Amino acid sequence: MATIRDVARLAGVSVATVSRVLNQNGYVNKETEQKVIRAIEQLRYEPNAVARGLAGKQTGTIALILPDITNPFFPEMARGVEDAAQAQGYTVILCNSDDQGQKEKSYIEMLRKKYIDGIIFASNTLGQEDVEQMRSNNIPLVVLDRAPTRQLCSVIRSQNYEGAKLAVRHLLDVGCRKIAHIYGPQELITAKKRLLGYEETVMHFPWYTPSLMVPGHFRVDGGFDAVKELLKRHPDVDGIFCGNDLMAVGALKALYQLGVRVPEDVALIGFDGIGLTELTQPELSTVAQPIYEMGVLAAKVLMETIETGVMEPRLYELEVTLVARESTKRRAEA
Amino acid sequence: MATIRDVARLAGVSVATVSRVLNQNGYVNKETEQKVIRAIEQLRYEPNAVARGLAGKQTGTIALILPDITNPFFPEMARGVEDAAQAQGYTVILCNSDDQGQKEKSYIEMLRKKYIDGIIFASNTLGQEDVEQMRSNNIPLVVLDRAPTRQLCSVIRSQNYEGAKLAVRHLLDVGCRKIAHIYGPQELITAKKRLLGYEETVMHFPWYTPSLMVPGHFRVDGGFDAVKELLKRHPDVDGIFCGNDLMAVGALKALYQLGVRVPEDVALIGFDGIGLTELTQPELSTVAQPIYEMGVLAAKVLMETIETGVMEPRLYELEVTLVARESTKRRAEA
DNA sequence: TTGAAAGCGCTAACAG
DNA sequence: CTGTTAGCGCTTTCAA
Repeated sequence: MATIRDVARLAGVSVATVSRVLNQNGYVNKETEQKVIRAIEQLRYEPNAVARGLAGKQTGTIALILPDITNPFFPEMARGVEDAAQAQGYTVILCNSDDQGQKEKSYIEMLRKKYIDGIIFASNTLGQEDVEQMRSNNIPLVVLDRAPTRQLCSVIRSQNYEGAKLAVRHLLDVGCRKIAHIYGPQELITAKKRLLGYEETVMHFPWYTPSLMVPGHFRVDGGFDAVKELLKRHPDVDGIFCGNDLMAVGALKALYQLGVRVPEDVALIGFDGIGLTELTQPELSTVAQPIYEMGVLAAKVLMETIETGVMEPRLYELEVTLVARESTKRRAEA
Repeated sequence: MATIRDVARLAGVSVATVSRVLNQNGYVNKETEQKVIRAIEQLRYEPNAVARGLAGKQTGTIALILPDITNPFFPEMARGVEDAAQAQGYTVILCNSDDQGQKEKSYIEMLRKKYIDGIIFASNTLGQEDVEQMRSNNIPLVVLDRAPTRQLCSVIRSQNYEGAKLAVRHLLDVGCRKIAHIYGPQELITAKKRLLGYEETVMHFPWYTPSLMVPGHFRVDGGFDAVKELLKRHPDVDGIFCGNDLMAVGALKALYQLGVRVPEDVALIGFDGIGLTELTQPELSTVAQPIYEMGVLAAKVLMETIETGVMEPRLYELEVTLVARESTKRRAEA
């Protein structure tokens, strides 16, 4: 491993000069630059990132903290983050928090010690105080899918409220006359907005009643149980809007078990647009978020913050799109 | 941010002493140790990992190179790696190689510059020369699911051959009398072994013919297409063993489209044991590898190599288990 | 334009 | 047992 010293020696200049051509800053004579470049190539010199980090520069590493990479929603996002990071020479550290505040804190602690350049937070339990702490530690932060925490950091999310309306209207369009909603944890802004979108769209219908809303915890088994409960309460439901795709998958299973046909008896639609929705039978309609792009954007925003040093909190709200598939394919007959 | 110097000053000792208590090495008087510890706590001192790395110690960072985190097989493994790493204070860098040799090389290059402590390789295109290069660079390596490359590094995989036999025998047990196989890329040792297991189990049956083996590229669409082709060739097939679960999912879709009932008309079994197999309708039988554990083991072996410094190449072959679900649930009637 | 030199924070001989 | 000191490899004033 050649060092900057070796290069300097071979090129017959000082390390400072080599550093200058490396970082493209400060004045350096064209000719000397050439000499240096040749030396670099000759020695196959590669600057040592750790030393750079110590000398006050950045480490070129960002962290992605998410609840659980095993949840089918996250791999795509992680991939977006990684691709964008990689494209700019950054490296991504993966952290699974299981949505446990304590794990998150210990990760943050660890990351700070490692001089991580910034963090993308896609986990849910980040507290106000954590944000402030990171802020005071001056470590850039971008969060996904959370409420803008008093404008302390940039937030990226998509149109959850509008998407929910889109989903419910779609169900109405295909002829549903009694639509239920399986919702996620109300601590999550996403789940809340989707519930709100549902409520506001259906509350004026005569058939509407609060017991059409059942919790499903954003999980497959939650969706499964929710449907069982729901059809007990309302055997005449003919449309279900699930707050996320995972629950929709569970709902589908439950409906199958109950002998309810989808979409003939009950039309079903989810939210998120994860790949899984194309694998079920029937394929699931959904409101797709640009998950990959959200990851890419998060990484880009973070890297910009890191490089410019200006942390201007902004809110990015991405568009969602209705993806109509078999699970809602039926004629409006009303 | 307090530094080791601050601690030394406050405790009235030298930095060397502080370093000693920090790293629990060298002799240190109990009382001095206490003073130091108190100073550390008082200043909330946290050693700077980057400086440590530069000073020759390890960086406490390992990399996981895999083809694509978006492939449902990998999140679980990644989770295993991360959990094990985290438990020992290591941090994991995620790299998606898309199985492109060039991307892998550029990652390795980058990781080396960052003084990564070791690499777990779950990608497929790692060449012999790469392994040797890493070896000469003295960077520990553990590979997953590959042939033991001339014993240059530790290898972790599971019983692919035995698992394949298990799958095929299971199909025979439930009464199948003409069993096909959809296989993965033959460059992959896993795919090859599974194909071999199939062949050796069925080759003596009168119905056996090579055209019962169709490629499916380890992908959902590959499995889908393979089934279409297969049933054209052999309409009387009544059992299909897919080389992985992803292809089984695709196969299931194709069978459904063709109006072939599973398991009544055709029994279907996959390989891997990814979560997806529980979400389809009917649920898929599979030969489950301990995916999470493979990740954990890989991380542990790697960390041990890093810490002891001895790189003794070993081969770990984990057991697989037959998971019989609906997709093969039928009486043997022969 | 270039070089000398002072760190960045920590570890590890080596000497006491 | 403890302190001094020389790096690890790079960046960045400050002079020249």
